[in-house]
Amino acid sequence: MSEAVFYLTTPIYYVNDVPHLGHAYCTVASDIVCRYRRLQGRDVHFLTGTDEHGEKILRTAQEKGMSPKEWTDEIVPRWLEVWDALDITNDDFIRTTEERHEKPVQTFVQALYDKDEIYLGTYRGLYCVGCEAFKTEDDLVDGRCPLHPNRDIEHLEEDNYFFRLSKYAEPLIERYTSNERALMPEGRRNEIVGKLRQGLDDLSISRVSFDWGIPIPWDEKHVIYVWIDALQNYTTAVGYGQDPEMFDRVWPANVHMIGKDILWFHSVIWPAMLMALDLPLPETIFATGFLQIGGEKMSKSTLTGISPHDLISTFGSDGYRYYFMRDISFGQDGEFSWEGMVSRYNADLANDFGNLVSRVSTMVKRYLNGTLPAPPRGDEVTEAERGLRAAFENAMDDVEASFDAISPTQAAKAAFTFVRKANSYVEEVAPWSLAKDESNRRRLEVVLYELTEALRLMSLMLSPFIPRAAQELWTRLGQEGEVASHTFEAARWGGLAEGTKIVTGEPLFPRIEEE
RNA sequence: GGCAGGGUGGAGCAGUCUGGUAGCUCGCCGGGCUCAUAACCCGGAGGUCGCGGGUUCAAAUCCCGCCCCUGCAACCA
Repeated sequence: MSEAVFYLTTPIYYVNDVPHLGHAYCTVASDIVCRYRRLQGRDVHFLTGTDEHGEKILRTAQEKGMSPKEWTDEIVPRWLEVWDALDITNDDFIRTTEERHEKPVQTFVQALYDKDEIYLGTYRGLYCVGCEAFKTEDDLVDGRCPLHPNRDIEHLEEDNYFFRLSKYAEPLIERYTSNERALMPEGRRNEIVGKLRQGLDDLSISRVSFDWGIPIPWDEKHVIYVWIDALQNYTTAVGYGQDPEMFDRVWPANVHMIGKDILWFHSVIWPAMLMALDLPLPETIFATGFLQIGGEKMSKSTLTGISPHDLISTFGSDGYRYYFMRDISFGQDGEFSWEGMVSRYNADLANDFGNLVSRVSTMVKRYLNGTLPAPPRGDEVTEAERGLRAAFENAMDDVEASFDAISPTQAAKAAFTFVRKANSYVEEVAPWSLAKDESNRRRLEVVLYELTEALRLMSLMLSPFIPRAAQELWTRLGQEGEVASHTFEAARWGGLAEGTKIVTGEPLFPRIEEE
């Protein structure tokens, strides 16, 4: 029996516009978690995609003089491009306009209808004739539509289908009060439980006022409104209604990674719909915080005004990934700044890690002609080596515990304690001193073997965060193939073979000098 | 107004749930090393833990009140 599937999803992003830092943040975190699970040998299924229906997209397309499908076809590649630039390793990418999504969504809605979970009711709301759309109280300014202030808002009624959401308040409270992993972080769980205790209304799930969406199968003048359509991607992408074998194998999701803005829909509406059809619930819903822009250099920008590309060009994919995971406490709101990014990049990636790689590989080249000696025998290992190895074991344990707690920030921090320890080990054993006296030859071989082995293990351990540098290092250490294709089975001390050729190279992370 | 998060040495943060010598990174000062990307290592200075009360032998940590900042306000992570 193979390891159970680890199924993680990002939100499907609403492609009204191009991706910004917030979208990338959530996706990068997801990718890092998935890469880590793969190293553990898990059979990972990593899904992301795009949400392409709904009124806003219809309007955006109209403004551009296109059909909605033409518009989304044009914009989706912009998203793929960013994920590619960030080395995102999603296994699938779903668009809600695909047939594999639309048909199963209808199956799902039909199933709810057949179970009497959906009924025809009347939606009463405020309607703006100019927008041809319903508005909420909060959309209005002084009781008028901000886009059409000279038109009166009308009170209108419309036949809508409703999902019997109200009856799931109790089961949801029960779930979130009894299972602390069901919704994370803790603060978010408390928030939702609090809201649930105020009770739930049934939910309108169809519209007749526009037609860019999936038709209700038994009443085609209605299109399915966002919730049932978009949320369903998590199941339709893994075979719901089409491939029962795959669906049984992959569903439920282990993690739905989302932003805190869409927490309500994921933690209330989505599980309620699954409960209605007796489907298994996702193991964990994790809501990330929001990013804010700080610092001098970019303080005039808005979050949505910065493209990930603007940062990747300076910091690289690795620098980007590492910075956001390391500097912003995962699950909380955080502040992004250019200055902070330069500082973190230089301190951790260039000075501590990149420089360690340079100094070790240079010494191996200079003192050992680039060829690894035999690993140390038990009696050749001193207190210094034991300290280095213990630091590795501790770091690995911390990293594992951190990922179990879905805390990549903590994991990155833990991994770097090993990097720092390796630097202090270099000082402690001072290979350049050993090299001055031929009688220390074997001791020199031992310490450089240990250091090189430490680099190999760092390559594995850091590869979820900095996959490119990890791969480059892996190759320089004379290792075959891709570091990412290995598992932590390879993370046992002493894995480097005698005679392995080590090569030097350009700095993995050149320092970024502030202009 | 409501809801949420936050106010900890110069900067950015952890610690607060499970009270008990205040921890990390950057910066600064001093020293070391010379293998390395002016990098690395060691040591040091620097804090009334927003304010005021309370509980306690003991509070950054629990309780009450207040001030300030940020975000949200059901479809932008």
